[in-house]
Amino acid sequence: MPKQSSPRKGQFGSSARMRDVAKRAGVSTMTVSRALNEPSKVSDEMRERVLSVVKEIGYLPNHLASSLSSNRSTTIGLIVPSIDNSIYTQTVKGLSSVIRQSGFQLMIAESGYDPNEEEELITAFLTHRVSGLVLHSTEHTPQAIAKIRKSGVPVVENGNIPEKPLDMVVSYSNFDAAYAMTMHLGRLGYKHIAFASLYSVHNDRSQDRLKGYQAALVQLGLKQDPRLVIETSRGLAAGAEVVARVIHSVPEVDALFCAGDVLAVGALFECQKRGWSVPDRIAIASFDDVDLLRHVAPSVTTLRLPRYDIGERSARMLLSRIMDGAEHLRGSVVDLKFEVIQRESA
Amino acid sequence: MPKQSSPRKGQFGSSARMRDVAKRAGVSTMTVSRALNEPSKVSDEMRERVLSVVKEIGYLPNHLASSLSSNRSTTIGLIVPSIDNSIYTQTVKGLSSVIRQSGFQLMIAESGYDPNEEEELITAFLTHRVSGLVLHSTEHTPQAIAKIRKSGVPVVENGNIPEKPLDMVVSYSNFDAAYAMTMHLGRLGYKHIAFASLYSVHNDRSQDRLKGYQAALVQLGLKQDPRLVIETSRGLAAGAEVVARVIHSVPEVDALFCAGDVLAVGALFECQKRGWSVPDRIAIASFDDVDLLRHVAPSVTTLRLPRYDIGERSARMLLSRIMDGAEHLRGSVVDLKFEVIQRESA
DNA sequence: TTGTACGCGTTATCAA
DNA sequence: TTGATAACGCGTACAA
Repeated sequence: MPKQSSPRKGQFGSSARMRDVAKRAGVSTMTVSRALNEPSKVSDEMRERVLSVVKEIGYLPNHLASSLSSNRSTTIGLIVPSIDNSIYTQTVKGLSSVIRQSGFQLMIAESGYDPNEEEELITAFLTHRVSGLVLHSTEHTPQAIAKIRKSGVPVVENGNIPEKPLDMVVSYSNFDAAYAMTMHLGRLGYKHIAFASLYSVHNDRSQDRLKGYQAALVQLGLKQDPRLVIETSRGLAAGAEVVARVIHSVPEVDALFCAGDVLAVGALFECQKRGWSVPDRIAIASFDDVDLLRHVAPSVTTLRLPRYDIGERSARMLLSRIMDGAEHLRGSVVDLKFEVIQRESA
Repeated sequence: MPKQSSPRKGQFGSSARMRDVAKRAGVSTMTVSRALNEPSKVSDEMRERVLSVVKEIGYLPNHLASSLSSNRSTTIGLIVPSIDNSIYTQTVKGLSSVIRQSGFQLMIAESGYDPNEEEELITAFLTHRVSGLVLHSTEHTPQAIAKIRKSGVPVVENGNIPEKPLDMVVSYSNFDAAYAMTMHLGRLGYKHIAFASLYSVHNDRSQDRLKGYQAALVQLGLKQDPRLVIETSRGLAAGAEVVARVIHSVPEVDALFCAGDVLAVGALFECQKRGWSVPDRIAIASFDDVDLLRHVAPSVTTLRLPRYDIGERSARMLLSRIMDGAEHLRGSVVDLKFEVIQRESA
């Protein structure tokens, strides 16, 4: 007497299996598998018969099983510092678009700017056997690095150009961008250029922006005044506060470079509230080209960063590695260009 | 002679398996499995021995295998109309936060406001055997609905309160919100209230906002003028254009309710450019309480919607269904409150 | 408390 | 071009 397989618990409804399709079509599961995944390797008649049964019973392949068996997955893990940050969304959109077109799925999580949380997320993604990782941060715990290395999954870092890349990098250089904007201000004749950016703890992007600013000051022959450097949090209110603080400590300040989020807009609003002319009393420059900057009056000088392209390119490189085994891409660093957009505020 | 198992291809490095841990610890794989998943069911000594080996060889469990075997997955699928829309990010953050704490992972994709694309994404998520779905849209193809029903996975819709919920709903009511704001404007004495919103094709949120606006006009005894209703795209420029259009066709307009994105800010900027006083010449109201609205001058009257709460609550309900089998939640509709925030613009 | 046997749904391999 | 068989790595069920 054949063993009766007792039904097993579980949260899924008992969906149709490949075996059910095979039985109904009078073929083996391998033929079903081929009809679905390598249609050309199956005769027209077979393919038709199989596909009609698939449709008829509403069969949905089980990706978990297929990934386990083939040792290939179609998921990619993405870790951003914070999901509610409009800065990243363009990059996510670029990634998402390319990845979807190739039939992959994106698993997204946020690290909250915490390398330890990032490590946990990387671990979680690896247990899910993602076939690639995209990391916005370029600062990682040694354990995270070790786990990634051991796993062998390809990685793209794309928030900055790190000194020691983990693997592939697609980004612009925060150092170069901040340097370029500071030089722009210097060339316009501003002598007391303040620099505001987001807290730089575990944020190498902020750190590099500060270094770029400082390098430009040296190049411009301007003296470095620590009172002109301010770290703050995100948001319009923070931008307003920056103005108040810097004016108070250094009244002769004549330019303010807000290297993060919408600080520049907050700063501009505060200046307007105080009745200060921008850029006559004080010039203002920003970092990312968010739509808003173009529409305020005066419009704000800023940097155009290739956010969407970074996402697209990251995805393409990752997929090349995953699907075509493009090993020559291992370790490549793509430094995408940015642009200074001069407007009315500086 | 025992069969030599030939190595199989695949993209993953040959990571350690549970069997390797078991061998090295001198126990069975079941003990390893229990030590990791149900530590209390294993003696202290065993647990210690197993965990030390796990650490030693850097073993990472294979979630694909465990999900397949247990018929339970730890992924949840989320479909938003567009990733680069700041409106959703708060909801995503709420979802993400709860989901992560429970050890689940979020798969995110964007439908581009297209029900057919949504259907494809739902199908893809089901093949990945997600254990729950979160859908922002409440408009779905019949096939999508059928597939979801058949799969048996719990679903939360959270962009609107639909007439015929698929399963659970956590949202505010777009109808009620638009109604409330229009009533607010009416009570302030405005007689010619224009209504601008985003294109309503495949966007039931926009459609319901319009209906809410119209219902309020009826209640207020104001006549409906089709020239006062404008559909447009997202962005500040669109908001500016709305002002130009409505003023041209209905010069006596005295209030403008911008029910979407940052239209209200674009409209405000345009009014300022034209030297029109807000709210004296024309009042302006917005829909979502984005930070910006509080910081412009005049500050903009708007609705505070429970975006983050929606995400949190959705996640909690979904997880209750998945982990605790809380079947009593099936079909529940949670209508979260919103608030009219009166500021200077209306 | 621990272990044995088997199955989860699919694909790789090799034979027909 | 198709099929039979044995994995893939783990958890369930049950026995010890």
